[in-house]
Amino acid sequence: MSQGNTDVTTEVSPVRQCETPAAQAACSVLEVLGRVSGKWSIGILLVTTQGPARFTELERQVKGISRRMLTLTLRNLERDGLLTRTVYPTVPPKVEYTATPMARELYDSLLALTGWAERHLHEIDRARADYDGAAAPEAVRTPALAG
Amino acid sequence: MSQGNTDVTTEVSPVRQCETPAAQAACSVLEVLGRVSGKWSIGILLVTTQGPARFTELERQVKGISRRMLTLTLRNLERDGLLTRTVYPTVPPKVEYTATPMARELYDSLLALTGWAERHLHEIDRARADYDGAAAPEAVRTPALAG
DNA sequence: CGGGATCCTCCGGGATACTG
DNA sequence: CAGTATCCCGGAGGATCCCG
Repeated sequence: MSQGNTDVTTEVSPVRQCETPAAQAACSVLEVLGRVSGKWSIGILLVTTQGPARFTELERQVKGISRRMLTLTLRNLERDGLLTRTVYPTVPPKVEYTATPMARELYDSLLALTGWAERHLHEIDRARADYDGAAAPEAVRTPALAG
Repeated sequence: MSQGNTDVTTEVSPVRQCETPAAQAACSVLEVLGRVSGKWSIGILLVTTQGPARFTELERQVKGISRRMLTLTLRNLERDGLLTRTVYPTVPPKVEYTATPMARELYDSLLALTGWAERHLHEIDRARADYDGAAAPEAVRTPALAG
């Protein structure tokens, strides 16, 4: 996300499959996912979309994040134009991060995914249990219960 | 994705921030992202959504993917109930993968992200260039051009 | 308070070779 | 044809210390 410059903007994208028209959609999604991926981007986007937030405030609200990753993720979001960073040169430094309109739009789009997730969460869990139950039952063969 | 069991289903999710009501949405999104992340999931979903596809067919269509990652990603998508795997026990083995209705719904939701990406791609690139241009110009100070 | 610099760990994913 | 197994590397992300 930071130490290695993935250089998405300049050269060939990680997926060459953007040739067919239908696959262009996939590439766009991949672009978005690239920006929003990382454990913390969405959490930060969420908080800052509710209103301006300070650094320490974010550190508390996005629970579990380290200072390092908070900084890095904030920098990347700022770089992508999803956050604006406002510095108040007061005696105790004060920095506020705010989501841009573009970020709010993104969050709206993410709600579509949220809807899908909520609708199918149980279905997915069932599918997983089904798959795992059918694949792993080497030692747990207790036919007494099954019959 | 495979070697380490992330165990999303059983224990505390990687983000503890699911306490506030607004943050539940983020957790759902994170769930989806977890399933669809990885370089190849979306590409595979894309192809299989167009119709049943065989292993080697996918290997060709999703250009750049390795046989290993194709297998792994297929297994995970199947496990999540996003793909169905059909084996034809013919002399040369034949396996077909098909997207489930749930996967098709997911793909529709992803189109929202696609739309966002296409609408704001230029804006993001501009923001990046802006950010990079303001941060890195240590040696490239050519005021002759600027003035 | 709001970071930057450094070290280290873990795992996603590529390359390659073998199998039924 | 459709996988499986093994080795290996890069980069995301945590922990810790330091700085203005």
